[in-house]
This record gives sequence, C-alpha cells and structure tokens, in this order.
Amino acid sequence: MNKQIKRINLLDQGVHLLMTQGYHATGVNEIVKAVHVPKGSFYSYFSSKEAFAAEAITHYIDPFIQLLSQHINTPETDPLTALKNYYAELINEIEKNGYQGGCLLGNLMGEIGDTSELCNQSLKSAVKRYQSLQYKALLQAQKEGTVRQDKSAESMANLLVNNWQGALLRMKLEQSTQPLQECCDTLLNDYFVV
Amino acid sequence: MNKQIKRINLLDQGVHLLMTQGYHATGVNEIVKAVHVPKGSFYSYFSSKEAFAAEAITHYIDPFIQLLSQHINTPETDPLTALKNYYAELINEIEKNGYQGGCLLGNLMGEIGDTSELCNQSLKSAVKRYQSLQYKALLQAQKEGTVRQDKSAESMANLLVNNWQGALLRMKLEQSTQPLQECCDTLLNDYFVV
DNA sequence: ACAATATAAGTGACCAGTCGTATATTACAT
DNA sequence: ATGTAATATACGACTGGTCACTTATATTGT
Repeated sequence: MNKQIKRINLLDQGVHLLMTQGYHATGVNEIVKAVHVPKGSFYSYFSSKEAFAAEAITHYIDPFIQLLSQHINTPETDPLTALKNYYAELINEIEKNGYQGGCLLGNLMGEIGDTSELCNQSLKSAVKRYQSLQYKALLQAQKEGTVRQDKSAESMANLLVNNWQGALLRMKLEQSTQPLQECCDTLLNDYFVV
Repeated sequence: MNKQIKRINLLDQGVHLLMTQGYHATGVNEIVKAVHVPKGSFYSYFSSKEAFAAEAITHYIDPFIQLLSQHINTPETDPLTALKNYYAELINEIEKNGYQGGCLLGNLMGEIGDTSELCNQSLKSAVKRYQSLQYKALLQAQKEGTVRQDKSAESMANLLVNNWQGALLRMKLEQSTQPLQECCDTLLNDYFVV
C-alpha cells in the first residue's frame, strides 16, 4: 500500500530532521516537503506533531534494538564481545555520517522529555527496552564469567547507557568520536571485566 | 547601575526559561516580559537571541563552579569527600526544586550543540572548565590515596561528568533523582575507590 | 451519482529583529 | 542658577516570515 510507504518515509525523514535539528526547530512543513507529501495529508497519518514525534522515537530505536539483538544472538560471540562489537559498529557508523545529531533519544529527553507527556511515555518505553537488552547481555556475561560478578548487571547497564548518552553530547560538542571510544574502552574493556 | 542589574535579571530568568523549555521553545518576548524589560531594550543588552544564550550558558555554570570550588577548598575535607558532598548538595537542590529542567549545558548540547557556533564555543568552554575542576580534585585524591591510582584522573573525570549528564536525562524522563543517586554511588563510592 | 479521500490555500498566533518616536540626559549659554 | 539646544537612550508598535493546524474544494474510487 502506497499510504503505508509514505507513512514510513515521513517517519524516516522525520527521525533525521528531529535528530539533527531538534523538535521545536523542525517544522511539519519541512518534513512533508522532504517526502513530497502534501501538508494536509500529514494530519491523516498523524494526529499532531507531538504524536508524530512520539512515533518517530519508536521508529528510531527499533533498528538499534534489532542490531544489538543480532550481535547478542550471534552464536560464536559471547555477550560482552557482542556489546563491544555493537558499539564499535555504532561508532563506525557515526564517523561515516559525520557526527550528525547524536542520539534522538538523548536529544529529545533533554528538549521535551519533561514537557510533552506523549513523548515522555514513548521515550521511557524506548529507553527501557534498550537498557534491558543490555542488562540481559551483561547478566549472561556474568554467568559465563567474562564480566565481574560483584556489581549488579542492572547498575552496569545503567552506567553503560547513561555514560554513552553523556559521551554522545560531548561528541556533538567536540565533533569527535573520541568521547565515544573512551566510553566503551573505560567500561567494556576495563570497569566491567575482572 | 540599573542597567547592569537588568542585564543580570535577564540572564537569570533566561537561564531558567532556557533550562525548562529549551532554546527554540523560549521566545525573546517571554524573557523580557518575565523581567519587565521592553522588547527593544533586549537588543541593547545582547546582539541576538543566540548571543544571549551563549552568555546564559556561562552565567549558568559559574555558580556551579563556585560551589564545587568551595567544597574542594574546605580545608578539613579531602577532595573525594568534597566531590561527594558537592553532588549530594546538587541532588538535594534538585529534589527541592521538583526535578525541573535538568542541566542547561546538557540540554543545550543536545538541542543546539552542533548548530549554533556561538553556543558551541560557550558550551565547550563551560564543560572544559567544569570537567577540569573535577579532574584536579580526582588527581589530588589520587595523590592522597583516597582514589585508585591505576586509572587516569582524566578518564575518571570524563566518566563522572558524562555519566552525570546521562543520569540527568534519565531524571528528566522518570521525574526521580534515583538515577543521580545511583550515578554518584556507583562512581564515587565504588568504581573510583580502591 | 455518490461517498471517501487527497490536497493546497487559508487561519490566527507567534517568531526574531527593527525603527521612528518619545523621553531622558548632557552641554552650553545666558 | 536657569533656559535651551543637542544628543543619547528607552521603548513598543511594526515587519516579513513561519508556526501548527483546519477546512473548503478537487479528485478519486466504486
């Protein structure tokens, strides 16, 4: 169905624009123009800009969860290595795309995380799904003995997720992936092991 | 001089509005109305909204640097304890004010950190000043033996600053200081010692 | 011929920034 | 000390433009 394709195109472009410009700096006009969809149609796909953003958040995080799951489910790779490989791939991707935008989740948390109820819900759910996936990987790694067992997997997952968000902000500021490299190196190669 | 007072009032109110609403959601009209300054006068104090935001960033971080310096320079307190006390005071303050806004630096880094050259400069300088103060405290703590010496103070300072930023985003989302508590506890009472 | 959908022009509100006028301050002459 | 002219500052109405969203009309499908 053409309609479903256009809807996905709107979300794809919307994610990109929201990530690079933020919520309030991105107009509905800008989004529909980028996808060659008439202005009026936007409101047949989404009830409001806010509802659109809430959907864009889910649309954004899904591929990350999928990619991370793939790494974790690779049979010959242990969970800790899977996490390392996943983040290495992210950094590689970010460098290829020129450090644009950072993370939609982090950016929108900061901009509208406590002012839009709709987006707050969506962000909370996205962060929870993403964090718990890494929690499970760390828990499994603990069982296999590749990750230290004297700290809870829960707190390590939070440390990883939060530090990554902070590092992304630093990356945006410095236009360098060095903070991201340091984040992974400090935690996955150092703090979490032995 | 009355003019200087109004200028500071504009920055005070501007910091509050920028922090709770973000850059693009805060209008110049809103700022001048809050301080009872005529619209036209705003541009005699600041050359543009962007230049105002760049100054607001410095105006925002200064008190934090001052407070942290006070804790560090308390004679009977060692640097690690000073950091713990400082963050405990921040968390206390945040709880008292109802989790509003989070951190202006983090929020603006995410929203306009790579789109406004002026604010980028201001943010970089603010983060550097703030990070290096904590770096110095950690370095001193290493010399005194209260903080582990097998990791660089530089990387620990980054871990602390970045993780705190990530935790503030989580706080905004969950409307709870629990992420902040966990951040301090994990790093200052656990990872950084012994 | 009719109902459902697609569309683009239109709506009031608000945006950052400007500008001509009103007011205040200073400088000077008496 | 006082009146007046010249200059600087304060100010809010105004500008062109954009905002999210609506609605009347055109197009499509049956």
